[in-house]
Amino acid sequence: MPDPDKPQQIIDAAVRVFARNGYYHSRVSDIAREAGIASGTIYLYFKTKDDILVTLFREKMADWVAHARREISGEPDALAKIRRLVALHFQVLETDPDLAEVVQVELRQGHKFFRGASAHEVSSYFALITSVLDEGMQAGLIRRDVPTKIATKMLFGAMDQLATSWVLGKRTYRLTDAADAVAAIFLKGVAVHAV
Amino acid sequence: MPDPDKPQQIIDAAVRVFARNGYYHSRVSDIAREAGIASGTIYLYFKTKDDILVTLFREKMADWVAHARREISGEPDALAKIRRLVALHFQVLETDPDLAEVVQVELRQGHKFFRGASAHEVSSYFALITSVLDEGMQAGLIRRDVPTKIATKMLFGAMDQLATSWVLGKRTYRLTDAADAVAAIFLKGVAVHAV
Amino acid sequence: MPDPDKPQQIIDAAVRVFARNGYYHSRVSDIAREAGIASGTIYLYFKTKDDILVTLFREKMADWVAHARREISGEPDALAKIRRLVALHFQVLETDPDLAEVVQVELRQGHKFFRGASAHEVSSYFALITSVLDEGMQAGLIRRDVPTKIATKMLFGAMDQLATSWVLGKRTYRLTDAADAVAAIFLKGVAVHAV
Amino acid sequence: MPDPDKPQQIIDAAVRVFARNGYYHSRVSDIAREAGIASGTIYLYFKTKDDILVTLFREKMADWVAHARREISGEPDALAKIRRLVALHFQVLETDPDLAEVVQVELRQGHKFFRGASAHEVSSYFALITSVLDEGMQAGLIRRDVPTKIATKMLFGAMDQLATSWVLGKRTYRLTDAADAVAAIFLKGVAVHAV
DNA sequence: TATGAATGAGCCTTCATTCAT
DNA sequence: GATGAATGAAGGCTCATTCAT
Repeated sequence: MPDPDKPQQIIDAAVRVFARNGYYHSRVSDIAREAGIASGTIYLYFKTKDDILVTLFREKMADWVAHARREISGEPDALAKIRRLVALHFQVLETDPDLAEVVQVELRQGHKFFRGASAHEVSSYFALITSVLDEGMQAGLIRRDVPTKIATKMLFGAMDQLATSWVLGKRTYRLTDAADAVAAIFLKGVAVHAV
Repeated sequence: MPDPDKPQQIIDAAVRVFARNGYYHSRVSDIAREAGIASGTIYLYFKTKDDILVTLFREKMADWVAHARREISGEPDALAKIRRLVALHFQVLETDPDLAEVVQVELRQGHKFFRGASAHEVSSYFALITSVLDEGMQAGLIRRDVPTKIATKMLFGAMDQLATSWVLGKRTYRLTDAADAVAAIFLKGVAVHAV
Repeated sequence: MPDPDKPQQIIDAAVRVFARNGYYHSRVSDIAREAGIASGTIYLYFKTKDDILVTLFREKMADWVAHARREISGEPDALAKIRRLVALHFQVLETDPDLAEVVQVELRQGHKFFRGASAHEVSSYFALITSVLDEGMQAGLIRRDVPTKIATKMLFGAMDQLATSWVLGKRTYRLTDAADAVAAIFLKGVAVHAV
Repeated sequence: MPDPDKPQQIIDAAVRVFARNGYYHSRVSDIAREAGIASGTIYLYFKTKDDILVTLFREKMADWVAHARREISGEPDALAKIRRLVALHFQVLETDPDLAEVVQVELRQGHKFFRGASAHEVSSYFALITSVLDEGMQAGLIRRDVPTKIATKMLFGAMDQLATSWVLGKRTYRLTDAADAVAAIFLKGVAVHAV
């Protein structure tokens, strides 16, 4: 009977190892040692080394989108939802430094991230943002001339770049301190009234 | 006497090869063949395979920043400069598909891109954008409460994400068509008056 | 208490699996699955994977020699016994295609077949043939100048090659059809009178 | 410019190593060391480890068939040719103990020997034997009722088994001493007149 | 300067075997 | 006895880099 906790243990170990050495410079045996198991055991739960990375990303991304969706649903309107989303996006990365390193730096080999197996999870985050913007437009809070698909990518790109700069800059400041400014500028860019 | 054209030929060949196979799946001998030289010759001009990537990026980035700086200098004010910058950013990528693929996808192995040897070139692009925003603020066109460093990263991230999505989406539309919308939303976000 | 049928079930499963995939490309777990048991169970009855092959061969070979000895004992003289032996040798292989594949193809990794643990069983087949030839020589049916040890190997080699060619040739004809010709040529080669 | 002697050096080294350890227990690095080169160099001349074995066999077999064809062509008639062929078959193996070990023992993993890539070379040896028998039949030396294809396999099988027994028996006697007896028995089996 | 044959370190993956349950 | 999850040794192959020519 396969151990239901093993995959999670392996993924958690992989996050730490990838954060430390980078994906390409991490050996499968490193992950195994970090997880406290034999390297062969990894292949009982993952098909290849790549599969670990892909699964890791999918899981984290799916968790994040579900979490974000849940959290913003309580907000009164689209503008508040965007503000909350930005704050959460930064918070989650700030809370888990290893994950931040992996997500912002190691995972950016295009074919494994936005492209390929993980495309679906990224899309669902984009869809979440777009749906909030559309909702805001319906409610008369977002300007009708805003192309929401483009605005979605702008917001994601803006948050993503702030996060990446923060990770690469050795986290010498608090990322969440930038949340209000980011949300404010973006919302002023797309909202009907001054915000 | 070193051939002054060889490094450029090698870089040009590398762009084509990396765009085709990705960095990690490109062999040094592939680049040599594409450049019409022997693989050993590459090591007369580049220290390692990584050095090709780093040099490639530095050169392209330096060229781009110089080009951008020159082009926007003719614009009447900061807002016009931003509009022009966005248009140029998209144009240059749309004009050279191989370069776009390499810059947006292959170069994103953090330690080689924003981090490490290329950090300086990225910084100078950021500095250019920030200087325009500061100029706009001095001229009373940009709101005084805008943190220009953060706004700079937001604009870069927004453009970058649009570009990445376009590359990964197989370039099924014209990237430059998004330029006006991106500039408009960003400027509305940071400018004093409606734009 | 060991199950007395298990070893036989495992060997039967192994014959099918080896015939399908070859010895080196068959996993112990494949044999276990074919036998409907867990792979660990195999090690209750066999020391190693090699042991399965060796035991398989010993058992089949011992069965075959006993069967052959019994069958030819009813024949009136040495020449008739040889004829019957050749017919039986081909029949038994034609009757069990999986066994034929394993014996003629998979088992030919010298050190596991004629050499090593199985040498005794092969020897006893050789001894059976030699004893028939010697008997024929005593009875004045086989020429006195025939070196029976050499003739034994010749006959075995001849039958074995016919069988191997038949297996490798996808069994596109009936192996037993060759029995008369093989026996006739061999006997003409060693007998006193024309046969 | 590839070294034209390297493949031969590698094959010669492989024969020695395979004879010593067997194919499956020989590492590519063993062959490299025996050949006095780096293991990577082997892959400049051979695609895989298997490719070494297949090429080895093809080359040796093609050489042997050409050699045999040339040697027997000087003999006066088919019967003399068969006698010479048997003598040569045993001589060549007796002369090169390492090759004998490899050919008679290591190469007998059906799919690599008679089957697969080497089938053509084996066939051409069979064809040579058959052509001699047919020639003898035309000349009235071989009985017309002899099925030459079957007789060919019998002769090959007989020689092959003698050779294998000799190799496995640690070569405690002279293989060539058996040549006359083998030829005599076979020829008596297929020839028209007593031989 | 240019070549490209040679090098050899490096690592993912398989699978026979073990052993706690 | 039976299980099957866990183990970990083993090795074929790649390819960046070197260097004799």
